[in-house]
Formats: sequence, structure tokens, C-alpha cells
Amino acid sequence: MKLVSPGEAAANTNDMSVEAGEDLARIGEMAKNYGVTLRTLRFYEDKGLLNPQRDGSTRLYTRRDKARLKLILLGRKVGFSLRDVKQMMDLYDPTGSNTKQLRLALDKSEKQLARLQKQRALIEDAIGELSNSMAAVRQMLIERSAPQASVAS
Amino acid sequence: MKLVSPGEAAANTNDMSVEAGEDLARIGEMAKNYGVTLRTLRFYEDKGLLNPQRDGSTRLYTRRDKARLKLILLGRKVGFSLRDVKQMMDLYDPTGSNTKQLRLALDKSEKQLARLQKQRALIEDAIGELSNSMAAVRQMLIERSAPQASVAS
DNA sequence: TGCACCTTTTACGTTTACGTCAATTCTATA
DNA sequence: TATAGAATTGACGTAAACGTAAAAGGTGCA
Repeated sequence: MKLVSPGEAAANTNDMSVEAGEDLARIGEMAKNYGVTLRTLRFYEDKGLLNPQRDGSTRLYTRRDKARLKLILLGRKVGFSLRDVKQMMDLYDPTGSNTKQLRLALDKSEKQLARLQKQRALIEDAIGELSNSMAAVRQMLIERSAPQASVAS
Repeated sequence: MKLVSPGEAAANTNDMSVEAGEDLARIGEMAKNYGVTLRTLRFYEDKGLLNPQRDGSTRLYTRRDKARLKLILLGRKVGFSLRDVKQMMDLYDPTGSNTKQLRLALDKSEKQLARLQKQRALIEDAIGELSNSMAAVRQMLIERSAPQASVAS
């Protein structure tokens, strides 16, 4: 039950309790590699998005977990909720054609795309309003800082 | 202490406990006129953003409250937090030039504008990523729905 | 052997802007 | 007078995605 010492995970010959050639990562390495915190990884597991193996109580992340994490992060980036991501990933079936999964993903994506476009419109609107207000405020400041201009000369 | 009956607030001669010509609105009317809920108005009051008078326990919103509410809603629209809005409004002084208020507003606005632009960039990025993914998914669906095309003929 | 570092579980805290009761009171109207 | 429609306060709930502590167990290295 010896573990890899941190930083040399690649060059080792551990007990291969699962498969040959698997390079397992512990939580710290995962966090570093993917730019997330330990808490986040545990949180995702708690939500059923990840399922690392265990060596005793230590989490060991496989290639599969890494792929899933990548998907989660992509989903997060485009604005899906974790619940959505889970719903889509839960449909994954390595033995089938995954048509249902793909359809669901596409459906959710279309809706999310619409949301994003709406959001963008809102933001552009806000930018416009804010710019207007700023111009007005600047004008008021000018009038207050140089009122003598209309008196002198 | 008679109140205006709902719907005829304009045509009345009430007791003018405050000022002449004030057309006071109760919370329901305010909500309807500004498209917010009662809860929202009470919440804003709780946060010190509004300060309606009272007739007994009934809230009466003055012209001033309406102006403040408009500002709140504008602030909300451009993405300020209520705390920011309050901070800016708290500087308002009817007897002064309000230079400090204006400077603060401008400062906050510049920062908010930067945030909005950043957000817009993020959203556009997300839209791009999502569109890519969707194209990929569509492609996968095509390959799954018509695999006979590469066999037939 | 001692220490620094990694990891674990559990569980409450954070943020923002309200929503949603619940119980009660007031008021106007038929 | 009965009833429906406003209004009140109080207080817990919600959403999402973690943050942050606490207390403890392993482990490699000097």
C-alpha cells in the first residue's frame, strides 16, 4: 500500500490495484493541474460528478475522472449549472451510441446559448446606460468645477 | 386620517400632514408603477434605501421616494449592488454642490463599466465555446443517425 | 524522532436580493 | 355586517458554488 511520493507520480511501479498503465493522481495534484481547489474537487464528488477510487481514505483520480473534470470545467465555463452537467454526464453509456445524451446536451446547449445571448444584450444595454450616466455626471462635475467661466469674461 | 381610496389618488383633498400638493402613494401603487413587488419595497426600506412616511403603520411614498426608487432601479440595471447604490445616495446633500457624491459615482461607474466589459468578453467567449461544442455534438449525431450512408452505395 | 506537509471528514458560514408563508389588522364596499 | 382586498411585521427559505475552520490521521525527510 505504498503511495507515490508527490512529484514523481509518473515514474513508479505501484501495486496496480486497478489497471495497468493508469497514472493516478491525488487530490493535490488534480487541484494544481486543473486550477481548482481541493474543496471544489470534494464538492464535485459530493454532488456525484466525480467518483475517484480510494486507497484507504485517499482519493485517487483516474484518467476517467480527469476527462469528467474537463467536461465539468467546460460546462461551467459556458454557464451550465453543475446540476445540468451532472444530468448530461449521467446519461453517458460507454456501450451505446449515446444518442439520448447528445440530444439532451444539444437541447440544453440551445437554451443556454439563448440565455447567453440575452445576457449579452442586457450587458450591452447596461453598458449603454452606464455610459450615458457617466457622461451626465461628468458634465455636472464640469459645471461645478468651473462656474466662473460663465462669469469671467 | 382618511386615506385615498385606491385608484383616485390624484383627485382628493386629504389632510396634508406634510406638504401641499404631495401625491402620496401606498405600497401597492408603488409596486405597480415601478414593476417591483411589495417585498422588494420593504426590503429596500429595510436596507435604508427608502424612507417612506407613515400614516399609522401604512407606508406613504413621496415624490422623493419615487426619485430614489428610480435611481435604485437604474443602479440595479447597470449592475450596481444595493450597497453601492446606498453609498452613493447617502452622499446626497440638497444644500451642497454634491461634488463628492458625483466623484464617487463616477469612480464606481468606471469600475462597474470595466466589470461589465469583462463580463461581456467572458460571455462572448462562452458563446464561442458553446457554439463549437454544439457543432461537434451535431456532427456526432449525424454520424450516429446515418451510418448506412457510408455503407450503402 | 520530530516536524512539515498532505489528506481526511464534518459541518457551519458566505453572498445577494429577494420569495414565501403566517398571523394579524385595516379598510372599503356591497 | 360580511367579505374581499390591502397592508403590516416577523421570520425562515432559496439559489450556487464553494470557503473556512476544526480535529485528526498518514508520511516522507532530516
